[in-house]
Amino acid sequence: MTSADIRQRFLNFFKERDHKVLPSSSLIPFGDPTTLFTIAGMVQFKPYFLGQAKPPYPRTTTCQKVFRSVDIDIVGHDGHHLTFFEMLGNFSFGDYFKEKAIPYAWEFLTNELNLEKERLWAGIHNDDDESFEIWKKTGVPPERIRRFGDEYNFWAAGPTGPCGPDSEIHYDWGEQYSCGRPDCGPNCEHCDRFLEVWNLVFITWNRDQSGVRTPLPKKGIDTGMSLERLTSVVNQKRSLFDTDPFEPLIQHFAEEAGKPYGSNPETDVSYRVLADHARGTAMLLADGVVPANDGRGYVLRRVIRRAMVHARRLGPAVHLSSGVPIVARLLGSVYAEVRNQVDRIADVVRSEEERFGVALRQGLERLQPLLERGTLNPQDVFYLHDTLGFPIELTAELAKERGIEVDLEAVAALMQTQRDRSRTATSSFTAPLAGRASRFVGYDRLEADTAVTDVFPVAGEAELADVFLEETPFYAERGGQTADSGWLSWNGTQARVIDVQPQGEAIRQRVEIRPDELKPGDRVHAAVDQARRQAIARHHSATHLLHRALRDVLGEAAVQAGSSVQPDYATFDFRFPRALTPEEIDRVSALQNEKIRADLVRRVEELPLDQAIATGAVALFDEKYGERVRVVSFGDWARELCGGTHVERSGEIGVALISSDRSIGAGVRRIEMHAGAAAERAIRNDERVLRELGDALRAAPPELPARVAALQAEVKRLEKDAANLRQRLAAGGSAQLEEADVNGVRLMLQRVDPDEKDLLVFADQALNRANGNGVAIVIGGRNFAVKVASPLAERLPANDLIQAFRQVAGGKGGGRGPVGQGGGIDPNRIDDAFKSVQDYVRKQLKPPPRPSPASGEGGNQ
RNA sequence: GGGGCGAUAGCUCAGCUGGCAGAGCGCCGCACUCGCAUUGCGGAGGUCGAGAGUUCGAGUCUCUUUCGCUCCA
Repeated sequence: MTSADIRQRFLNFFKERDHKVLPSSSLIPFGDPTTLFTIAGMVQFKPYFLGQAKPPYPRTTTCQKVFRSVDIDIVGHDGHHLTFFEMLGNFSFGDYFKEKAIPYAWEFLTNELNLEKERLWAGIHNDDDESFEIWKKTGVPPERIRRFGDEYNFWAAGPTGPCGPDSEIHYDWGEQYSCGRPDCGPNCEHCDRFLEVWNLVFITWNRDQSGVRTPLPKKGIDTGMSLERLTSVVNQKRSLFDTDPFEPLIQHFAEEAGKPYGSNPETDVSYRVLADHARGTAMLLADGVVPANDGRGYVLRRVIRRAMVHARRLGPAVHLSSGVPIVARLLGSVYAEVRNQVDRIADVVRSEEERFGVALRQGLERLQPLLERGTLNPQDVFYLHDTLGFPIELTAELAKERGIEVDLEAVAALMQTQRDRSRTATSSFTAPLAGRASRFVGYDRLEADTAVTDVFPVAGEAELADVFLEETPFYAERGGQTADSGWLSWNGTQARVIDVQPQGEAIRQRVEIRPDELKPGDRVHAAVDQARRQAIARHHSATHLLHRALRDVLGEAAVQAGSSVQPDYATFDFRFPRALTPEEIDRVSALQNEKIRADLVRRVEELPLDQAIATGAVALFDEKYGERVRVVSFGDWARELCGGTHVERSGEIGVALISSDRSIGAGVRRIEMHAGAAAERAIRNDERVLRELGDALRAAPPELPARVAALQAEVKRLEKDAANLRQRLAAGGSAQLEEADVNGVRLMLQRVDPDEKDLLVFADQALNRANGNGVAIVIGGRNFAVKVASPLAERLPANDLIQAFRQVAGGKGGGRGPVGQGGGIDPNRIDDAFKSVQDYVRKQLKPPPRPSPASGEGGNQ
């Protein structure tokens, strides 16, 4: 039975039992910055379990795309760890509970899939007698029902919130795989005879901050079963990689490498890594994750790079990117997003391959000399990894080839200190969780009289507090639109609201008060800063018009990838493989402003998601299924799913200006834009600059570029002339030259223009006349330079000459070998200083005094 | 969000403890050659990312800042 069959049977099975079949949601969780990826089927239903939103269906079933990054480094080393997989699940929101969830699961596995009943075991929580009875009644003999503690059979979404016991179904591969211990059974730590297949979570209580559990009025069911594991069990394959979702990938990479899978345990690891990572990479990219240096993008990059290290190991012909079309073929019929974007995805992977090639080359350049030296200390290995991104395992591999030991434990310790540093730097971020939902009224009103529901102190800030309100006119930062600011007032007191963030279904106002100034129940008046809100609205509406204009000009492939809407500017990120031409930008901008002037009326509708998409609204990646969504349109032109705040007619925007288009990552571009008053300021600024330039250059603005080019050419010509002149002057300018002969050495002193910078050029010219037997001192204003003909440099270091000169003329300076420079001298004492240099040279060039005590000339000085 | 590294000629980079801005490749010209390749000689090409500071003097030291690479959260 193929994985596709099993997936279909699962969904049908629960559909027949009144479950609404919902599509998988994105791998990027909606509105939940605390989790990087969708790691379970329940993620899209979290608000229903948390009681923050009303479920649209009492029972649902999904096959959910899931990505888990915790085990990245293990993947490939065994047959059952994966990064990307599909999670089958059925969910009940206060509808049925254990009494149905357990029999459903049993029936599906034994009837629908015909698994041998004798091979199925149940694990339940120590205290869960209820489940024990249900399992027994369902047909599992008591000896195959095992009880475990919290570590195996208790589930919670976090320290507070919904939680409850769970029950796992384990598959017994048979005694031949057992460790043989008498207590061997499900969750055995010594062998992998038993495989956990399905986890049934019974959401029973709500846990508060002090750890007290109160029973939920509506208990819930949340189950999860890996499609890949199930496929392996159904087809009796011990390794996931021998089943149909992986085999074509393994085969493909084996062909590229020219070595069959299964011929060598070491290369087999690489094949498995590539098969898994190709799936994870393609699916993450399909959901809009882009390789980056932080957050989700960083995890993706790590996955890609790990795959590339293994590809490299298999040979130069092996490429991760070539696996992308195969993933699209295997998963494209269920997940259209990977099929539709297969070319773009492969392109991004290829550009990552190139980028990583650069990192490898740079790393090898550094590593090579270290290897030749014969030792490799942990700091070097860590540096290669930390700074250059050169994989540690690759370093170790290359070192091993040369018989060099690497202290991997010491390297790991360095990694740990780096981790600790990062963690302590970010740990100040603690968000209290407010259970109650706040009602947002800010679409219609900018002020509200309401009550405080919660007040929390802000860690490390005595003068700030987080305030939650029953209803709030403040827009929380979301969907790229920045937060409102404004004021809370009560009893004659007023305090600024400086930040507003969503927190689950609640909205958190950060207010400039001490936490004891307000308490739950207090009445306050909340007022949004209206001018700022309006400026934000202009930018947000302008962003929608920009998006539409971009797609009209560039094609529908130019899809939004993010945006930031501020009161004084907006940025718009979209997927596009190259820079826009100036003409394209002109066309986009012209179209956008044409629609602004057309004064299109804004309309807001609330529709079910599928209907919204059917009417042509542009959907992004964040939407939840089954919910009513907000559709914002301008005229019948731009139509987009959006929760933000907007102007009423596009004419209010005034004007929108694109100020830049640049790349922010592989295949993603960012346009920066100003609208309304901010655009006006930008225009006036540019105008002023142009006017000043025109005044200064005495040219009309259209002539400026030519004028500047002409000036640049002229400056260059003049500079060259001046340099030539100086050379000629130095060559023949003996008028400014004083000379002295000391023991056959020509000492020359030349005065040049006080502003002259290149004094050493003159020194060279002077020395040319001394046939390699001279010393030149050049004076330019208060600066001077000394150059000694190289044959003399050893006996007459420039630095010593400078010190002799300075002793009389003052100033500072120094030099090395045959050259030196200085400055700050007294121009009136130059002649005396020159004499002092002559004395010094005379002394130096004199043959060393004979060892006679009668010698009259002392060496003092 | 925190750390490391980097930015110098069109490209890849060197520039040691502050003291004349360089190499290789590429480009242009000349010579050699029937011609090409090669070789030799010559030449053009630089706001040393930006801004402050220290200093007689900063590509080099300090601080700020922008961008890039990279590791970690």
